[in-house]
Amino acid sequence: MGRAPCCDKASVKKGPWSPEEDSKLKDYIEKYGTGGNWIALPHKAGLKRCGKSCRLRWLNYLRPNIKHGEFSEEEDMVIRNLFATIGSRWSVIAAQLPGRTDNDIKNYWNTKLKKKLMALSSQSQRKPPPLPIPSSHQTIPPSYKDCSSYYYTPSTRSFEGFEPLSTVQSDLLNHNNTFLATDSSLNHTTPDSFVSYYPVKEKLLMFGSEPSCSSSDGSSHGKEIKQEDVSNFQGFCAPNGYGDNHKFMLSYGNRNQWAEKPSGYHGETPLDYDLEDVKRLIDSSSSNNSCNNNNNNHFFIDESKRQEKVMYYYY
DNA sequence: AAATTAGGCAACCGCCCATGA
DNA sequence: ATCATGGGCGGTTGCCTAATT
Repeated sequence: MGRAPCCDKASVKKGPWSPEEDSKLKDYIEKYGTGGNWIALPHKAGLKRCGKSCRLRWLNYLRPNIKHGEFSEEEDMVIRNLFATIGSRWSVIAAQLPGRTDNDIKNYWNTKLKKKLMALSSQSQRKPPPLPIPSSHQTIPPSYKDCSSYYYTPSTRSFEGFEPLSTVQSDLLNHNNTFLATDSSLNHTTPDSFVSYYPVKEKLLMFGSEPSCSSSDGSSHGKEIKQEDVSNFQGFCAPNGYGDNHKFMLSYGNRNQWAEKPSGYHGETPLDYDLEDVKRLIDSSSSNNSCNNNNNNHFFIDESKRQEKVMYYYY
């Protein structure tokens, strides 16, 4: 037996919201709040709608400071970078773009951004770009796969043209054993809009970018770090000259967050930390963050989903 | 001008997870 | 520890409008 439906589907109205319904919902929430119970809200507000429908309407359309319309270049960049990092975690991405909803971003990705990137991808297939190597990069680890021609397909939740890591053939690697990702938006000049990224150890998560701000619900996800977490701890950052070199992504266990890059660190190789180092980095990251409406600025990435969706950053 | 096609977006569906009883 | 419930999320659908034939 399946679970009971959240509302009586026969008696609730579906389809587009009328202005009257909008104003009823808006007025009610502005007066009384949601009361932490969306299921009961429509009845109290005099609406013949499913609670989930009310929630969606409020979050995506009625709540204050919602931004509609064209996405800026900056927003575009944030979406692309985060998508490459965490996949289709629209709510997490939306949390980095004030005023934007996950639905908005999802639609934007599916209708425009994806096509834009696919166009770039097909360009790159016609003419393989030269491979820029940052001068400061000492040793490029072997076995990085050239992923420049792959693109993500949400319907199949996979990257077109991608194959399991275990079957990556050496002849698929590019001639410098570097790793490529399409990104025309970062502030650097590399031929054909390409930038090199260098995986660290087994997992790559790094982009020059602003630190994460908060989750959309304003919740805090902080958790004490244990010594066993530290054994899995890794740090990543962009090669010199790419993106924002000041930030550094920490990854420990299934958690990731931005932190200040340790002073004096300019390479792309893994850093070894002990427990105190990790705590110090995370503390400084939290206290330096400009988004103060939250207890901390952590966002966490489900490891299984990350592996599934960000495979092309692995080697 | 009418019909058809494509694109964009709001809304729905159903699954998963967190929480509280 | 288990179960029921609601919230949250990503994927998908379907309607509306604009563009094209």
